[in-house]
Amino acid sequence: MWIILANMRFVKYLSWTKHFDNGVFLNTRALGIAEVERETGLSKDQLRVWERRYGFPVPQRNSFGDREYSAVEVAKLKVVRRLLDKGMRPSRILGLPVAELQALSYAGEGPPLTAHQDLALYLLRTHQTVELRKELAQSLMRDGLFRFVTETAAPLAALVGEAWIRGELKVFEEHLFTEMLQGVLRTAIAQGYGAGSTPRVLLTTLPSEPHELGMLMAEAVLTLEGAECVSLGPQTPAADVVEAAKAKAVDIVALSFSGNFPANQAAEGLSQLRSALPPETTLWCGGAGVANVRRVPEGVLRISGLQGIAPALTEWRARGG
Amino acid sequence: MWIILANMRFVKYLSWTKHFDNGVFLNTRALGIAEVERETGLSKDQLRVWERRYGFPVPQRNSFGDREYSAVEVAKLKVVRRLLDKGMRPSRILGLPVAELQALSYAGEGPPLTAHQDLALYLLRTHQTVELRKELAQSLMRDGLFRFVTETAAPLAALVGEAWIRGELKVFEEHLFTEMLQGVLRTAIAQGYGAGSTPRVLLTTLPSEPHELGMLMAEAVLTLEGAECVSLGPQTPAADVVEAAKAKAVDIVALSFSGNFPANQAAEGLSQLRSALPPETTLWCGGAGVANVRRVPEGVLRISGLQGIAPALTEWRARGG
DNA sequence: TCAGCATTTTGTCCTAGCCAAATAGTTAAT
DNA sequence: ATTAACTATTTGGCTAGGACAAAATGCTGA
Repeated sequence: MWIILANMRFVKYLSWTKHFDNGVFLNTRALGIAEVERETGLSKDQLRVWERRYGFPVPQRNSFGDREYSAVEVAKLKVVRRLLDKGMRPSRILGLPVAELQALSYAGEGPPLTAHQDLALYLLRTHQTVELRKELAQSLMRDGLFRFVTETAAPLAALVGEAWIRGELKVFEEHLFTEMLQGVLRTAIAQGYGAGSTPRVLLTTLPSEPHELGMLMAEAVLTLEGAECVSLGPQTPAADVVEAAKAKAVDIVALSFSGNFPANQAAEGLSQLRSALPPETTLWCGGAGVANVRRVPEGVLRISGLQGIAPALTEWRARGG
Repeated sequence: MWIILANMRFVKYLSWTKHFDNGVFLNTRALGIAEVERETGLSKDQLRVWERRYGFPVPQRNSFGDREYSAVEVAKLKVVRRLLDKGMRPSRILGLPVAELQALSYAGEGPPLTAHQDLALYLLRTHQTVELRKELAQSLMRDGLFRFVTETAAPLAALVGEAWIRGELKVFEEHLFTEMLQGVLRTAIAQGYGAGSTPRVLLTTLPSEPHELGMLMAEAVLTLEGAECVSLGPQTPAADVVEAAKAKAVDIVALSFSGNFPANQAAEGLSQLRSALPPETTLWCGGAGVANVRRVPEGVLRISGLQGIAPALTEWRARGG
C-alpha cells in the first residue's frame, strides 16, 4: 500500500496503479517462436527448455510442426519475464495462473512520494510529456543540479523502474521518461562542461550493462564538482576501457552497475580491470549493482550513492593525485 | 530497479568472464558464438550451418567444446555480412579470402573528405576530444543545424562506422565519437524544441536496433522543420510503439534502421507495424537498413537520407494531414 | 553470523536432420 | 527477344534431446 498524500494529484495517481498491458497487439494471429523471442525477450532455447521441463508454455503446432504461441501464452510470458527480472525463479512461478502472478507483482511496498515526484509520475502516466519536461526543467532551476540529480532524478528513476517491473507503467512510458531525463541531464552537463579540470574521469559501463542513466547522473555530479569527464557511453568491453584510460591518461576510471547486474560478475570484472589498469589509475564503481557485492576487490573504491561522489573526490584531491 | 533490459537475458551468457580466463586482454581475444551473433548480426544457426556446409568459419573450440571465433574470423564475417546485404550469396563468397571480399566491398567509392571532416577524424584518432568537441560545436555554429547534420554529422558517422568495421578505429574511439556527437545533437535539439507544432512525430527504433545516432539526426532535422518530436529512445517493442502512437496521438511514426539491420526483418517489422497502427497514422522509415529493402511494405514511406525529410514533411502538410 | 561446501536449478551450447521460402536456372510460349 | 512457367538448388529457421557450467539455494559447522 502506498501511503500519504493530501494533494489533489494523488487522487489521480491512485488510478494509475491498476493497469496492465493486456498484450493487445496483433493478437488475432498466433506467434512463431522467433516473434515471441522478440516480444518477450526470452530466448528460443529458454522457451523450448521451459516447455520440456516445466510444462509451460506448451504452444500449438502448425502443419510443419513449428510452435505457435497464443496471445494468452505470450501475455503470461511477459508477466513471467518481469518477475524473473525481480529475482523470482522459473520453477516457482511458471505453474501459477496469471492472476496469481499479477498479485505477486504488487508484493513490494514503496516509500512515500514527495509532491514533486508524485506530480512527475502523474504527468508521465497521463502522457503530458511537455508538462513533464517543464516540471523537470523547473526542478533543475529551482534546486540546482546537485539537488535535482540526488533528490529528483535518481528517486524518480528508481520509482519508474520499479513501477515498470510491476507492470504499472507501459514500456513506452518508461522509454519516454528515460529519454526525457537523459535530455535534461545531458543539457545540464554540456553547460557545466569545463576542460582541463582535475581529476580527469573516464565513465562507462561494461558490455552487459546497457543502462546509462546512472552513469549520466554520476557525470552530472562529477562535472559539478569540477572534474573533467570523458564518457564512453554504455557497454565498453573491458579491454577497450583499459586502452581508453591509457590513451586519455585519465586519473580515475568510474564504472556504473544497475540493479540487475549479477553481483559476482561485477566483482569479477572489477578485479580483472583493476589488474589491467596502470596502478596509478584509480578505479571507482557505483550503482545498485555493486551495492550487493560482499567485498569489493582490492584497490577498487565503491562509491555509495551520488552523495558519495563529492567526499571521494575530496579525498582523492587531498591525497594529491 | 533500473530500467529497460529487453534482451539482456540474451546477453547474459556471453558475459566475458569466461573469456577473461583465457588471460588474453587484447582485442584479439576469442569470441563466443552469442557474441559473434551480436557483433555481426548473423544468427547462431547460420554460423553453425555455414561451418558444416561451406567450411567457413571453423572456429577453435575451448575446453568445453564451445566455438571460439578469432578476431580474424569475425572481421571476415562482418565483411561477408555487408556483401550478403548487398545481395551476394553465401556459397559464392564464403570461400574467398578477405582481401578479395574487401575489393568487392569497396566497389563504390565515397565522396572525398572535406577539410572539416578530415580534421574531425584526425582529432578523433589522436584522442584530442576537447578539440573535437570544439570543432563540432563550431561547425554547428558556422553552418547551422541543418547543414551541420547533413554535411558534417551524418558523413562523419558513416565514415566512423566504416572505419570501425575495417578495424581502423578502436572500439573506445568509436564510443567516444558517438557519445560526443550525441551530446552536441541533443543540446541542439533541446534548444530548438517547440511544443504544439505539427505534425507530431514519434521517433524510435525496433528492439534489435541499438543505434540511436540516426534517429537523433532525424530528430534534429524534424525539429528544425517545425515538427514536434516525441522520442522513445532506441529499442521499443512494436506493440509499445503502437500503444505510444495511440496514446500520444501522433501524426507520424518514424523508425530508424542502421546499416547492419537485416533487410527482411526490417520489412517484416514495418508491415506488422503498418497493420497495427491506425490507418490515419503515417508510417515512415529511414536509414541504411531500409535502403536495401527491395520493396517497402504497402502504406510505408521510405525517407531517403536526411535530405528526404523536408520534402516528405512538405508533402504531408500539403495533403492536409 | 558467516564462511565453506553440496545440491539443485537454470540457461546456453552442442549435433544433425527436416523443410519451406527464396533464388537461380531452364524451358516453353508469346 | 522477352515474358511466363516450371524445376533445381540454395539457404536459413526450426526441431529434438543431451551435456554442462554458472548461479542460486540449502546445509553444516565454526
